[in-house]
Amino acid sequence: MPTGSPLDHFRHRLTAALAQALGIVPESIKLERPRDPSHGDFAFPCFQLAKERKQAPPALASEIAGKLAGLEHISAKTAGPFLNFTIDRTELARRVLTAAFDPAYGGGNEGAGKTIVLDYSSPNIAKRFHIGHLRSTVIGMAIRKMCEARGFRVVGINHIGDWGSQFGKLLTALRRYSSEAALDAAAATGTAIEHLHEIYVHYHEDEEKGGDLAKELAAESRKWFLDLESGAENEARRLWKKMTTLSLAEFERIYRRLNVTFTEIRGESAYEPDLAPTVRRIKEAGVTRISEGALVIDVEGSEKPALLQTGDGTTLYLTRDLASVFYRKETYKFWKAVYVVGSDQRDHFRELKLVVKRLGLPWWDDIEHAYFGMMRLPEGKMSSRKGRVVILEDVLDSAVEQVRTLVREKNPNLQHADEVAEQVGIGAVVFNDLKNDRRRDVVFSWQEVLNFDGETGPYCQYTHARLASIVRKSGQTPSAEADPALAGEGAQLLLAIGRFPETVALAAERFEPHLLASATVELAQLANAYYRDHRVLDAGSQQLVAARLALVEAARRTLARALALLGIAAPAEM
RNA sequence: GCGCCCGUAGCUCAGUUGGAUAGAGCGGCGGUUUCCUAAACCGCAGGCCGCCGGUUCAACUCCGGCCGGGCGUACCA
Repeated sequence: MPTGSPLDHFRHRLTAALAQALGIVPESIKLERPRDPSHGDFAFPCFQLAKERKQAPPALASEIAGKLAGLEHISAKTAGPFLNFTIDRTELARRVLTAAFDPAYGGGNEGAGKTIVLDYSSPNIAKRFHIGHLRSTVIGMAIRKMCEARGFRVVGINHIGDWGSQFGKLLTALRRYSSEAALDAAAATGTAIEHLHEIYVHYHEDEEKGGDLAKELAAESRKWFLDLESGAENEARRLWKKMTTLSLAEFERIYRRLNVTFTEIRGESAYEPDLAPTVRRIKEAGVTRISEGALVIDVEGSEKPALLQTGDGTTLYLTRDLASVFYRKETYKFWKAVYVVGSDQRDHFRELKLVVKRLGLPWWDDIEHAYFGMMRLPEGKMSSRKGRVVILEDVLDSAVEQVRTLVREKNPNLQHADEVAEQVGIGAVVFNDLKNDRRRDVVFSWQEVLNFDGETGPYCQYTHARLASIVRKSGQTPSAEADPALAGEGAQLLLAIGRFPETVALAAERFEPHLLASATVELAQLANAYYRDHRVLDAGSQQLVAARLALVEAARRTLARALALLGIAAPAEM
């Protein structure tokens, strides 16, 4: 697969030469990157072939070395059972610099003509946006940008949780512990969601007491939700609309700060008209049965059936997700439908796929759950119902405030200091959520999100600012046409820049932003090492200044582009 | 109980899908600012890769068992 990497050229040369020397097809040649860069740029271990050919691996390695032909600009060397290859530094610099100066560097076209419907963020109405919601939001946004860079059409959908039986509870809570007037008053001071959240917590406290009270609450809530699902323009609907509007305003404020956008904000309630037809469609397929009063469907690999409708006739999460996946397939003809949703819902998405499969739809396996690990607190699982959450805006505010203090002390004359503090503070929080394998559970730690040293967003941003500063102070416009023979001195940095497109391709293919995030840290580390060892502005000859400047600019552009794909700003100064 | 996921340095994590002496960051200790921003850089200390067995020329990586943790386990989402 062409990745658009300037290293592809060398790789192709190598696999072709090796295939010819060995008399096998190029596709079966697997090149590796040596652990130790001093061994070379590419490696070919000979163990497996040696075994097949009943030869000693080192003997085969030197035999191949003798037969290699057409390795223009690549030198080969054996190291025991390994064949190591090193790219000619001048040719490496020439190709990498030219590629990296292209504004679309890192892009590709393997996604051309393919549509990905990506479901991310999807918070619940009437609950505060907490640190756990951040994961889906920023992981989803990074996946979207990476996939778009690789040529996919991505439809980003915010599947707002604005439907379901919890609205019955919320309406009950509003009537019992508060009033519409009190909600309006809270809205006037911008605290409507806090207010709703509080009464929601109150409800669950009472519910936990059990007894008659809990029964009353449950009955009342059921009635409210039935009213809502009746479709009539009644009291329930009017209040529901009000809560929805108020919540969306808070979400908008956060998305603006995070620079997160959607193609479509379409809540679960939008599928309300599709629910009855969806249930009918599944019933008509003859795969449902009634169990304990509920409409269920059996799915393979599980003795428990999936529930489509409750004994009351109200719908469930699964029903609404089925309606929405049908809508998405019909509307967007997706190549893949990807859900950036927590790992606690793995069984749910397995059920969703298997129900679609049972309906005989061939695209069932195009549904993919790009799950992420749970965000927990040191004291245990977060819970909106128990009010035990870390509010995202508090985290963002703390991070920005802390950066503001740092800027004042480190760079007091900085222009637009507030804007930079916002970019770096947000960058720290976002990067912190992207840097590890998304499937891992994380325990929230203030100390970690507020750390700006080492493998962090601010470290990458700082490196970018340093590179930008060198270019700015040179007073020159860097050019990729600089003498590649001189730029070759930064081989490790050139290689890291050269790997960028294939990293984006892999991260997009696996929906794994952390692959890009860790490559970005590595790039920043190598850039730091480069300008530590190679003075740019006082390099001596004009040719050497131009060559080093070209490399600095190539690194700067790649770093900026990587951060952009991760949804992080790259200020020129900080 | 059953199912899925995880266990790598004091802490948080990488480890290119089986290859060369297991790598970073934080924290600790020691250094580097008349030198393009010290949010940086350099050095040191710190590892039976949870445990036991198996497959393989080769296992942190694959398989089985055990121990420890997380999540899920039909009328919430």
